[in-house]
Amino acid sequence: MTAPRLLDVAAAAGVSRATASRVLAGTQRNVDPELARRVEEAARHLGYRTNHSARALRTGTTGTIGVVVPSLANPYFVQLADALAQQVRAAGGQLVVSDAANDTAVEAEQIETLLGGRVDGLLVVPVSAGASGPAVRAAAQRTPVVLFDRWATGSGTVAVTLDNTAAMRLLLDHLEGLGRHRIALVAADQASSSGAERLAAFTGARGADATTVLLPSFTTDAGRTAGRRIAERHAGIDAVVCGADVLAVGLVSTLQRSAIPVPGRIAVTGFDDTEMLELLDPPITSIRHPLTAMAERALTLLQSPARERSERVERFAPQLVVRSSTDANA
Amino acid sequence: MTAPRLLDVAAAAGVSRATASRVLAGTQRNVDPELARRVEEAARHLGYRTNHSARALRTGTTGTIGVVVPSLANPYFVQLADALAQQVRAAGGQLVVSDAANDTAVEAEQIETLLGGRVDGLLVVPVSAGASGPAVRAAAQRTPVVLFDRWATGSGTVAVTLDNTAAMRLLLDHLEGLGRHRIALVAADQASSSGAERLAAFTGARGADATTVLLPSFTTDAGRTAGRRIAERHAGIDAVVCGADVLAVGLVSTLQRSAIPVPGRIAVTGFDDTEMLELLDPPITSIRHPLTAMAERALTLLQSPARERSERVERFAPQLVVRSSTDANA
DNA sequence: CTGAAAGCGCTAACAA
DNA sequence: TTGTTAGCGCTTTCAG
Repeated sequence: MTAPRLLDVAAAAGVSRATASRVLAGTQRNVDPELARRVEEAARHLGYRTNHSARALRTGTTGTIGVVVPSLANPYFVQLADALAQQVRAAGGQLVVSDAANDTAVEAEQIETLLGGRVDGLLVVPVSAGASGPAVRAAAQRTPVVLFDRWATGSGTVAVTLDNTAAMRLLLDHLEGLGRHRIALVAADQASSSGAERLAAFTGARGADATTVLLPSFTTDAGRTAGRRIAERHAGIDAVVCGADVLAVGLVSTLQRSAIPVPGRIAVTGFDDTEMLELLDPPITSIRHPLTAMAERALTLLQSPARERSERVERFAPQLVVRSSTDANA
Repeated sequence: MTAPRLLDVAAAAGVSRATASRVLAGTQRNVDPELARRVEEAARHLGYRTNHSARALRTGTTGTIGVVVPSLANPYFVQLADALAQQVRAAGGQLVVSDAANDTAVEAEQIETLLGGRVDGLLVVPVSAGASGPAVRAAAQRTPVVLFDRWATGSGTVAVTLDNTAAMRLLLDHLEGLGRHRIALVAADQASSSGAERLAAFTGARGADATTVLLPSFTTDAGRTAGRRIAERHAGIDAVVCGADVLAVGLVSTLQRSAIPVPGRIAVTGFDDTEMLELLDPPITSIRHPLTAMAERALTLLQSPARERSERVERFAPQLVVRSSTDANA
C-alpha cells in the first residue's frame, strides 16, 4: 500500500536512482536505450508516480499556475478560467483556480495560500481596482504575478485587459446605427476597474447627464432591480447597455414581465459574451473578449523577466457579437 | 527577492529552527510565550510563508483535496465543485478542481496527475459508469477516493449520489397531480450512471413504451434538438421531464419558438436545480440535490479508514422545487 | 521547554 | 554513459 519510490524503481531495473531519475524526469538524453527501457518497464510495473512535493522541493518549480477570480458564480469568470486552463495545459502545466467570493479579504487570503512555493506564477482578476492593490503587490515580490481582465492601482505589475472604451464605442455605434438614441447604461461594481471603465466610457461618449443605473454587483438580481427601475422611471429609453451579461439577463427577464418588448421597445446589450446568451429569448447582443489571445499574452508575461512586468495596462480589442436583442426591425 | 526560509525566521528571532517550526506549524503547545511572540513577529516582519512542498514532503500530507468533474461547461458541476470547496475550506483545506472534458481518457489523465502526493484524497464524478471504473480503481489503491454524484462499476470504492429513482417519482407524481399524463422523457448520456438511472426510473414508472428522446450529452444544444423533435413528432405530449437542467433550458427555448406555450400546452421539468433556472421565462421546476450534506458525507468518507469505503452506492434524498414551468392553470 | 540532527523523495553536480 | 553524494526546506524524534 505504501507508494513506490524512485529507489524501488531503480532497484527493480537494476540501475541507480540517478539513472532512473534521468529517464523518468526526461531530463537527459544520454541514457542507454536498454536501461531506459528497463526503467520505464519497472516504473509501469510498480505503478510508480513521481512524488510531486519532492520534485518541487528539489527543482524549485511546480508546473502549476494559480488564478484567483472574483467569483465563479459569474459564468464569465468560469469561461475565463477555462480559457486559461486550456492554455496552461497545452504548455504541459496545471491551473488551480481560487474563488475570492467578491471580497478583497478573501482574495488576499487566497493569494497568500497560493504563495509559499505552491505555484510558479499567479494570475489575479482583482476584485477591486483600489483595495486589491496591496495584496497583489506583496505577492508580486515573491512570485511572478500578472493581472488579468482587470487592473488594480499600486499592484506593481502588468495587467492584460480588454479595451473597455473601444467596447463601449462598438456598442453605442451599433445602437445609434439602429436609430436608438435614448440610451441608458446599467452599470455595476464601480470598485472594479472594468465596472469603472465601462461607466466612464459611457458618460464620456454620451455626456455626464446621460441616464445611468448604478448597482452594487455583477449579478442577475441586480439586473432585475435595474429592469424594475427602468420600467418605472425611464419611460423614454429605447436602448439599454448593460455592463455585464448577468445584468442583461436579469434586465431582459424583468422588462418582458413588465410587458416591455425587447428589442421592440427597448434594445438591450450585454457585456462578456457568456454562452448562456444564445439560449435566451431573445438572444442578447454582447461584447466578446479575445480570451485566448489574452490568456496567451498573460502566460508569456508570467514567464518573462520581471522587468517586463512593470505596472501598466495592456488592452486588447473587443469584438461586437450582434444578436436579436438589438434587431433592427423595431 | 529569494524567499525567506524557516532558518531566517529562527535566526531573526534568536531561536532554533525546531522552535520556530513548533510555533509556525502550530504543532506543539509547549513553547515559551515570549519566544513564540518573537518568532511570530520575525515571521511577519520577513514576510515568511511556509514552503508547501517541503512541509508536504516531510509530513506526507498536503491539506489538499482534488475533484475531477466531467465538465465545467455544465453549470451544475460548477455548483457541485463550489459546494465541495466550501466544505473543504471550512475544514482548513484546499480544493483543486479538474475538468475531464467529458472524456474518459482525459479523466484518467487528470486522475493520474493528481496522484503522486499532490492530494490527500480524491473525489471523482465519473464520466462513464463503465469506462471510468479502471482508472478510479487504480487511483483508489494509491490514495483515498470517493465517487461523487455518480458511480462507476468496478471502481472499488464508495459513491455518494442522489437517489435518482426517488427524484423521478417526485417529478412524475407532481406532473400527474396536475393532470398531466402524456409525459415524455428527454434523457442524455446513458453512459453516465445518472443518465442511465434517470432513464431506468422513468421507464420503470411509466412503462417501457413511454415516449423517450435520447440524446448523447447533457448540453443545451441537445435540449434544442429534443425540442425540435417533440414539436415535430410528439403532438400528444403534455409534459416533458428532462434529465438535466441544461436540456430543459434548450428545450423550453425551442418549444417557445415553435409557438408551443410552456406550461400552457407542455409542462417542463429540469434536473439539478442550477441557479440559471430562476432567470428563465418561465422559471423551470427542478430537482435539488442536497449538495451540502452530500459533500459533508463524501469528505467524511475520504478521511475514514479504507474499509469504510468498500464499493457501494449511498443515495441521498432529492427535493422537488416547483416553479412556473409546471403551473397548474393550464 | 529547547536544540541538534536525521531524513521525507527527488534531482543535479561532480567523479568515475 | 552511469553512479555517488549532497541538499532543497521542513518537521520530528531524541537528548538535554
